[in-house]
Amino acid sequence: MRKTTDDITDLVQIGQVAQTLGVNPKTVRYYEEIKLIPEAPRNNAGYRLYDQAAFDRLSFILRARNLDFSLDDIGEILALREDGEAPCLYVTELVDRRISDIDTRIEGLRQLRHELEDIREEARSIPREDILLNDCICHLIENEALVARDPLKEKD
Amino acid sequence: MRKTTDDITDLVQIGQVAQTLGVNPKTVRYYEEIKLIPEAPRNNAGYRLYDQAAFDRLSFILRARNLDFSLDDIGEILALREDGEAPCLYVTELVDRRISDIDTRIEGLRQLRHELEDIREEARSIPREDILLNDCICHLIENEALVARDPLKEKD
DNA sequence: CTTGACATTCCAGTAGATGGAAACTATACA
DNA sequence: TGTATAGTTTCCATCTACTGGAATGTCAAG
Repeated sequence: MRKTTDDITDLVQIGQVAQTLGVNPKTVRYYEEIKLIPEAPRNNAGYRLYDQAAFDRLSFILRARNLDFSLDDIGEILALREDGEAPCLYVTELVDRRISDIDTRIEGLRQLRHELEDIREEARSIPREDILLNDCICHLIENEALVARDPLKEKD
Repeated sequence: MRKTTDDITDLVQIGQVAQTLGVNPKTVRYYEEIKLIPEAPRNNAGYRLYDQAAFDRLSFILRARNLDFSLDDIGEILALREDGEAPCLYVTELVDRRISDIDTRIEGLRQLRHELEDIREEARSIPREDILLNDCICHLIENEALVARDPLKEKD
């Protein structure tokens, strides 16, 4: 007994596809709903059935998601491919943009981490008797550099 | 003519508060809607009016948001303060958790960046004649390590 | 015949806002 | 007095990428 591996008529249900790809079946239905994947054909019971092509497309989508591409971007890529164009050029542009986004994000997180470290330091130096003073909400956050100007404190 | 700066009866409208703090007025209304700030009193026209205390609270919230605290967390902090407790201890715990989250996130981004760099490299080495081959959606993403097992390709 | 594991649809909710529409108010200017 | 402009109000919708839950249907095994 052997499954005819190359037989494209092999069909599997949503649960198996989802489990194999490590996602929630709801995610797969959701992708269909937003037309990222075509409507899956159904069996007599109304269950969705997936063939190799459907599986591959889904698999591609998830791999792209792992690379943090948005569903919109992925849709673009798939659409290009369907028009017979190789989306690779478009993808490299996306990749370049994503890399630059990531650099920005990392820098932002570094900065944020630094500020939080400062707060952590500060926490060790606040006099116990100050901690319950009622003139602020929380020394730790309050003491951070105040950027906003206060419209109620403007003179003249 | 001088504004009596210390007079806490000075009141400003939402637009001025928002502009001064550098946020959208909608954000301020939103915070009221989710009860992060108390309902602002209104003038005859039904316009919201903000006093010093309201401004300070809002300002605190935004500073905490800048530190990437969730609105839920910020609500907790404010609630503690209202109960007369100094939230500093709670805040340090939050801070510790956030720092650890950030480290995780940065590491994830670094990893992601690395993968995207690989794709970028790959893009330079794909033979022009391969680019339009129809057996894949996009070489660049396709060539990435495939993690999922394919249920349609299982033998035996 | 029932139990359990699947599947279906539909509705709602998540976080943190933001956009837009329709209506009202306030102020300045001619 | 009229009107133009700007600010405000409420309400509803939208964004991202799903996920949870309810009510119902299907299927195979024991």
